[in-house]
Amino acid sequence: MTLEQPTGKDDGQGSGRRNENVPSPPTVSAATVTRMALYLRELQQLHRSGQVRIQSSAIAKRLGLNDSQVRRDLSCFGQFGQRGVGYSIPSLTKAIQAILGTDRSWNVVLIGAGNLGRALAGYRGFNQQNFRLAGVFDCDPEKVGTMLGALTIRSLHDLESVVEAEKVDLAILAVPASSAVLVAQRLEIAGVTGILNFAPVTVRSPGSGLTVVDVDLAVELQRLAFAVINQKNS
Amino acid sequence: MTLEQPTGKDDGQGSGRRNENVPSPPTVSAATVTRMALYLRELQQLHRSGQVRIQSSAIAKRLGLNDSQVRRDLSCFGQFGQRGVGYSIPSLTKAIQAILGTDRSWNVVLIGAGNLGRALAGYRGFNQQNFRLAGVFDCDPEKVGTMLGALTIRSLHDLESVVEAEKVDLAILAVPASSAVLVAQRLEIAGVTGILNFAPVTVRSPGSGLTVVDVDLAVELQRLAFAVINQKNS
DNA sequence: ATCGGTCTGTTTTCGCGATCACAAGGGCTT
DNA sequence: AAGCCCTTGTGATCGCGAAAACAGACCGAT
Repeated sequence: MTLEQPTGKDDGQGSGRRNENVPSPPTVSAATVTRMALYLRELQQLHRSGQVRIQSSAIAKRLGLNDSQVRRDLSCFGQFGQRGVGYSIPSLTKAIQAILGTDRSWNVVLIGAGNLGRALAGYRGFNQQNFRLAGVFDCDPEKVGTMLGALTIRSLHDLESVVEAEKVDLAILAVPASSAVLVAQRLEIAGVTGILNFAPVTVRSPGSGLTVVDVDLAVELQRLAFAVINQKNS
Repeated sequence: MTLEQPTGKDDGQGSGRRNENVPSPPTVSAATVTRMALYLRELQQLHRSGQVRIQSSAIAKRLGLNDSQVRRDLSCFGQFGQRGVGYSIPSLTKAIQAILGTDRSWNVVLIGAGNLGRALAGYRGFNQQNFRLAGVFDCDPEKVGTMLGALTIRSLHDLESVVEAEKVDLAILAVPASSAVLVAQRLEIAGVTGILNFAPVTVRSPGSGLTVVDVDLAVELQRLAFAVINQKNS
């Protein structure tokens, strides 16, 4: 695989200087990326509890994984640990943030100020991970102009101008299924490069460069129901 | 996609039909189950548009999948199509509902009436898929007693009694991370068999029979950010 | 300084999921 | 009724992700 960091033993300075640019991704599976985000979550929690060092086996145990898999996932992006010791929680945290791209701030717009949209606007986890809400939109004239948190709900007409003015990268799509596809197309044209889609429809178009991550809450509950049924008789 | 846990490997015996009409799954991957739920979603949408028949290739195209994979997934559970013709939308819909267990009603409690909890309580998709909200709980005394939709928010003290009285199967966990693990333990003891967990912590305990599906919104955004970054330079 | 213990990073192996390819079955046309 | 086309269901194959095994590095104790 790639990742030929000739690493003539990087003029050793223990502190996290070693990766200013995230190394080239050799080819990373989606499952690995998801787990990276989970590692980050656990590391941040460990940091809050005052811990400063951790081993792959401990991370694995917390998440119900194999310790070898943790090391393998991390090794996709570089070398972050010390043999015989483990990982420094602060520096590994920074490293994973750089890998996921959350070491810098992302500008996000929220489309749809219904039940789900309002909840998402108030979700602290987004801000904590460097996602900044730059605008909220709805097509309902009665909602437009009212406040949602610190932001004023704007008309969908303003979508394109705000995306450009605020240099918006990502969008959270929390509109009904009937309008999701159309809004997604507008978002792509407006220059948004990624959509977190909560609408229960397929929004990803074939030849587009748009990146979409889908979250369908009904699907998740159905997965749960199936798992419950098929675990009882084991 | 979510992380697939090391599924308890339910020993595919293959022949024994232990569970009524739904054929015994030889061994079904988590990915297949997720796709089954997506097939159901598409079929229901097609049904509303008046269509009555569909081919595996058309389903695949809608979801951006390979048609062979659609047929393979379905074949895990039986034979539902007609060669040369395709699948009857109504009957395949019913079949998948039976497979996922949503042909009957599930009783669900919601724990946590914060931003996210209130949004989930109002989410129509749950009711449409036969999930019935049997109770809403919160530990905040100021919220207890107030209404949320058609339900009164109850104290967490009543959790166990309601779970028993209402024959609750599943729980949706939308509480802060700090209390999620404790609540999950209470839910399991109370007799809940599955949890849809929105708290950004691991609530799955090692030796328990509890089934957990995790949805971490911050993780999803991080996955999106990574995908956006690594698609630009391709 | 050396030795033993520990934990990482990587190679190797294994198993499964996704794709391919084809046989089997049904409908339509003539 | 026969032949053709179409689509499913499934055996075969390929590729990749996960687990296991191992080699390399660091620490602490003696």
